[in-house]
Amino acid sequence: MRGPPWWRGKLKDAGFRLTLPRQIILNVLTTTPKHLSAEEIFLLVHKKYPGIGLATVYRTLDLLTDMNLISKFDFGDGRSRYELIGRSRKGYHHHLVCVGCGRIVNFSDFAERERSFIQNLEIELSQRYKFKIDSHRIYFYGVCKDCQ
Amino acid sequence: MRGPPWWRGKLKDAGFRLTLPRQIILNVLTTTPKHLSAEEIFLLVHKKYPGIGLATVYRTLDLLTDMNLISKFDFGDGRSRYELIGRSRKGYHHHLVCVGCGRIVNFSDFAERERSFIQNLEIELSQRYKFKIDSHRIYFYGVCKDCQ
DNA sequence: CTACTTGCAAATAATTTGCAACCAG
DNA sequence: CTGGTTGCAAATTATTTGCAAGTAG
Repeated sequence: MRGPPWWRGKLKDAGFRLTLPRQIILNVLTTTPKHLSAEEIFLLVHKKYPGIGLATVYRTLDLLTDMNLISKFDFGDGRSRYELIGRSRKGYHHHLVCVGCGRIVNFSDFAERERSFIQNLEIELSQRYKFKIDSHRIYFYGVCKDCQ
Repeated sequence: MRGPPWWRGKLKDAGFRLTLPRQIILNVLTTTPKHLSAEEIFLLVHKKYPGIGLATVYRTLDLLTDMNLISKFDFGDGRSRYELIGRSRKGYHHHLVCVGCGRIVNFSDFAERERSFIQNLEIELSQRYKFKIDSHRIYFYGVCKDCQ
């Protein structure tokens, strides 16, 4: 954690100010591996800096989503969840969702095999439906060990 | 549309009553191809039978989702959308979402190629993460022709 | 200085729930 | 009959917005 944080330039380059709330929120997102909801993030942020409001958390998450620094997910429990986007191919992954307890596991094990399968598909779909495709998400649903 | 509707037995077998609201709602779902939100369904239902309330629509959609007769989707616009599950393999498909206008296209063109890819994956994921996997969803995101 | 940001409170929007009346079996 | 269902209104939940005050550049 030495030197300026990686997201510093991203914000400035995009013309946004480097404010304390944004820094705290990005810090939480960077140091937490889970799929956090806005409120969970707010709670964590609130511990370090009680002055930051929930609305600011929402606004910042929106901003970061627009900037493509984080991804917004919906796993069907009525609240959105946010996750940092890795800066390399490493950040690429999909999700395995337990329909019992809602637990979510990231996986990226098969990225290699996926590539060719998805690439062909994207080309085909692009042509057939005249869509310019730029991303995809795959979700698997099942029951985790504890819930079986 | 002759004879008893296909879902009649499904409800009775599961021990639920065959009420007018449920019939109207199922009828709307059966005769509409789109990904309808609860409110859109309510509006359509309301035209035929103004007495049916929005809460009943929500309760019925929940019931049908639990019974696995319909699927509940979230395309990120803050409202859930519902779609009938086909009774044969034909109902099997994924979605192409336009990030511009929110338009959603179903596709199932590649079901054959998908099968082997997904099957291997499921086996592997099941073992590695000790999940009993029973379904998956694939979403592609892009820009449709009109929005380009 | 001066926009961009924020905090707070109030406003929205979607969905859920309590409960008395209703009706399918 | 009678318990599953419904309609309505009120309650909840997540998220958004208005606006005066704060602050990064």
